[in-house]
Amino acid sequence: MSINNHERSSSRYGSKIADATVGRLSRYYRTLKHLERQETETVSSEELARRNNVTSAQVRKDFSFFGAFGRRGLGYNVKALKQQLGKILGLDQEWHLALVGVGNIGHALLNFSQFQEHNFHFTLLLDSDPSKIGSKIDGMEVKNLDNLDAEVKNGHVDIAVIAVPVEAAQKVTDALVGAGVKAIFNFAPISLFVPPDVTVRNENMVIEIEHLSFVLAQQ
Amino acid sequence: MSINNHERSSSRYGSKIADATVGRLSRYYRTLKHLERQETETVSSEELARRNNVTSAQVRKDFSFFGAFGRRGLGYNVKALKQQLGKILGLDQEWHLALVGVGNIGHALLNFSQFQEHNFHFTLLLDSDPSKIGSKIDGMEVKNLDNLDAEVKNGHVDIAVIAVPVEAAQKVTDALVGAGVKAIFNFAPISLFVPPDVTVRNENMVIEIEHLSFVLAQQ
DNA sequence: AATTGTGAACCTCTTCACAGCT
DNA sequence: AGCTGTGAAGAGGTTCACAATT
Repeated sequence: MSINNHERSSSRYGSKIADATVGRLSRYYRTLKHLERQETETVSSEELARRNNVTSAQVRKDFSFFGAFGRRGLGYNVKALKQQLGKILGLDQEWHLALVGVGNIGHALLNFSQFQEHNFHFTLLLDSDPSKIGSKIDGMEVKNLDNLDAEVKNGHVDIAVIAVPVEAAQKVTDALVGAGVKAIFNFAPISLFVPPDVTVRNENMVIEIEHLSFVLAQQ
Repeated sequence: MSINNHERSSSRYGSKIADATVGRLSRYYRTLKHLERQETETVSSEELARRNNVTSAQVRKDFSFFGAFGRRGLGYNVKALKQQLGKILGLDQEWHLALVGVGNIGHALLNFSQFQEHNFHFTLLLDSDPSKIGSKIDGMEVKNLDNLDAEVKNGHVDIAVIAVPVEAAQKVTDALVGAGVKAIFNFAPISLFVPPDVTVRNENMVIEIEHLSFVLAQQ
């Protein structure tokens, strides 16, 4: 789950698309990739629903915000639908990531091959630790956090990944926003304040595991 | 965000508590810890709301499902509220985790100190790779995945963490459910099928980053 | 006959607004 | 006077049900 404090705003597709819808589109996309690999040609909303634990009406409604991709009576063409959803999700282009904070979590993210496989590439590493600055990771030099503004502006950064200690997170966020970053993936366990045109997604594993703890404590 | 296919069911607090409410309770708890460290004695719903990007009515409504913790005109006692929320979230007890799959993600999770700090302890490691079985990590022996049932039953496992490749995830889930596990933290990018009395929380970083990609692609 | 696309109904979650305490 | 606790109203998201299409 994710909190994000940007306002509802009009976009390419009229009114704001629900967060839950976007998340499901990603899941459908994953299912379509799987079906494509096993050379399935068409798929119904019923089948997509079954594989993702939702209703078929939900699947069709999710698609309907973006257009009409199926053929009545026949279903959806797997290849075509995958391509359409990929375009909607922006997966038809490469995205440049800046990693802010090359500690424990930062290193794990650099090793997390699924980002690379999905067109998300780290192209800038920043840290404030003098013992790290100047060192190389995967052929990339760790840059000084103090130069964030210049490095981000030069580096064509699309998405900034915040993996610094919680005390530094808001300060880093302000600097990123000042440098023009519009998308932030936040691993610090804190709610970040950003202007309405900046989107934040939060990854907080402790909150997720506490949810399980909550459920167990009820029983 | 997390999909989970268990039914609404009655619990200690009557009707099902919304997932979003549980997530916010974790965030309030974190805020209260912070306030406690800086020796703040009382806090208002307004202040908790401000620090978590929600409305004060939301904060009070969230609490109201569990009881009345504040004093009208005065606010909430930080220490007492933290203790109450901790109990609701099950953070007053230790939880035993089984890690299934000691690969890249698995290792990162073992190194993720925040779990230990929050009373979540790995006590069982399982893998199917013969070169890993029998090796020790942090003094713990990696056990054979084939013996999952016996190991889980002996090990007092509260929560199973699934960090195996996507192809193996459902099979592992079925085995865990068979062994009596009621709470699963799933890192495989797939929707798991479980009976109604088992809760699954999904951590899927690719879906989160694709959400950012979606937003950028709209602009 | 099968399956999509979608307005309307339904359900859930959030916010409002104010009575009730301190 | 200040702030909580909560029923009622409002907003948002999901499911129903059926006309439209292949």
